[in-house]
Amino acid sequence: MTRREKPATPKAEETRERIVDAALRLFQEKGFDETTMRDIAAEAGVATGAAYYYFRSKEELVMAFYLRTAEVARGISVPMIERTTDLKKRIRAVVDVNLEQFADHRRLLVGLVRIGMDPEHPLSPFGKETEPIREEGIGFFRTAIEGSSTKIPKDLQHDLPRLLWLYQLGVMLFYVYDHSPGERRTRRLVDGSLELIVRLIQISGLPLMGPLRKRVIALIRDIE
Amino acid sequence: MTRREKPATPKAEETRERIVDAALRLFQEKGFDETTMRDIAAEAGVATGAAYYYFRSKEELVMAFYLRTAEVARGISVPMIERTTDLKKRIRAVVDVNLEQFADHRRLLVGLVRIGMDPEHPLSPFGKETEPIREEGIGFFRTAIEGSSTKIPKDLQHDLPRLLWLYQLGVMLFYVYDHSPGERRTRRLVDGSLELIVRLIQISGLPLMGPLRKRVIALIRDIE
DNA sequence: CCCGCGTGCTGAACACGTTCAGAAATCTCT
DNA sequence: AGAGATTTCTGAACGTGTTCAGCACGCGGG
Repeated sequence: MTRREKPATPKAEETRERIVDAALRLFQEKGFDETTMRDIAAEAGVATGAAYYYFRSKEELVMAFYLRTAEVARGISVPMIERTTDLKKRIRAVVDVNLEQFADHRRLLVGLVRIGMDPEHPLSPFGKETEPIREEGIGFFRTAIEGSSTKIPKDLQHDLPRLLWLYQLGVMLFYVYDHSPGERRTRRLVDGSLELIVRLIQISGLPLMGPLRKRVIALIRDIE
Repeated sequence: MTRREKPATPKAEETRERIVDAALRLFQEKGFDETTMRDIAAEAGVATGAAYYYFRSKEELVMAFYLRTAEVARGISVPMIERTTDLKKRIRAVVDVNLEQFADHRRLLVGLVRIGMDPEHPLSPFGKETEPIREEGIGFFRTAIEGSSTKIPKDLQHDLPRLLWLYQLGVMLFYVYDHSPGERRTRRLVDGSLELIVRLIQISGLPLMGPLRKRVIALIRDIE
């Protein structure tokens, strides 16, 4: 993600931190587009070009923020999931942890979406470079469904975590668009859609649903 | 969409056309990001700033292209739909017409996606300014389901067109990401997902499905 | 003590999208 | 036809993200 991981003298690491901190502070305060690299450099007390020694672009600074939240999520997601065996609540725990990370930083999410939707961007959520973080996210959903009391068809177990991760990506996107007070609409979306998803998972195990389920799985595998 | 719709002398209209044509030619040739406004102006034989008399931004030039395709779609969509009463084929006709419009212009779709995913962009597909074109697109799906031989539950009839339009937006997004030869994966996605969608619509009318269907509809209405 | 050398950083310069004061062209009215 | 008004267009200038030649500083070896 960053330009160099090898040496990183304490001094350099400290400068790097100062730049990230300055960036996050300004993004949150003024918004992503309204904050210039010159602002960030000034706030961090370095020259304009300094940030480019550590980050390849302005957007990569947002990615640095995202990596921080992922670290926090790593600590609290699993405990949150394991509070219950109810499938819906377990999935919800994962989604909630993610949404909460973003709650205080809505103004910089534009930058994240911008990365996310550019098919050519090296930091696209589907790209090679983001694989570790993506797999970790998918892993949380795997944990959520594996420890739940709901019986899940064998053939679904493999793809379901990935599907849920994709679903979560959609929720995040909706969240960014959501300008309702307190993001009420997003909460309603999560409430309603999770209920439906869990219902569908339960139904999918019913005898008559075999062919339909197989068709869904075939489609997913087919398009990768 | 354009700055002024009122006067439009023939001369001005001709300049406008020259700019759009130059832009499309260069976008297609070199890609959206690789084409500069200076390139476009030069190719059109005008000064750098001229394009901004007619268009608010570089992205709006892509929108001009999209409006052209919409015009073509207007002419051929309905005849294409009405070739059959089979629901799946009718929906497919709409999706296919749209995909075909894009086939020759993949390199400029980046610009379109950029508009599409920026929540604050005035030309966002969900925004006020794109309402007419959006409603037209939804209308095609309405035509497709209304004239089909498949019986559709009353309560679904109202929201289904909008849902299908959203589905189509997803397909387009997938298409832009799709780098497989001949965009085979997109074709497979459409094949598989349409089969599923139609299957679900058919099932949704079954006696036992009432509550589930109502829940889906309630969710959609709830989040607008 | 100084010499090289590499990491960390500087700040001017570049290319781009966009703006804008005003020049040119065209239209309108007498 | 001429004066004034309006539309159309010009091109320099601005602010932006990003690049890059090179400076500063610390450190190991002679």
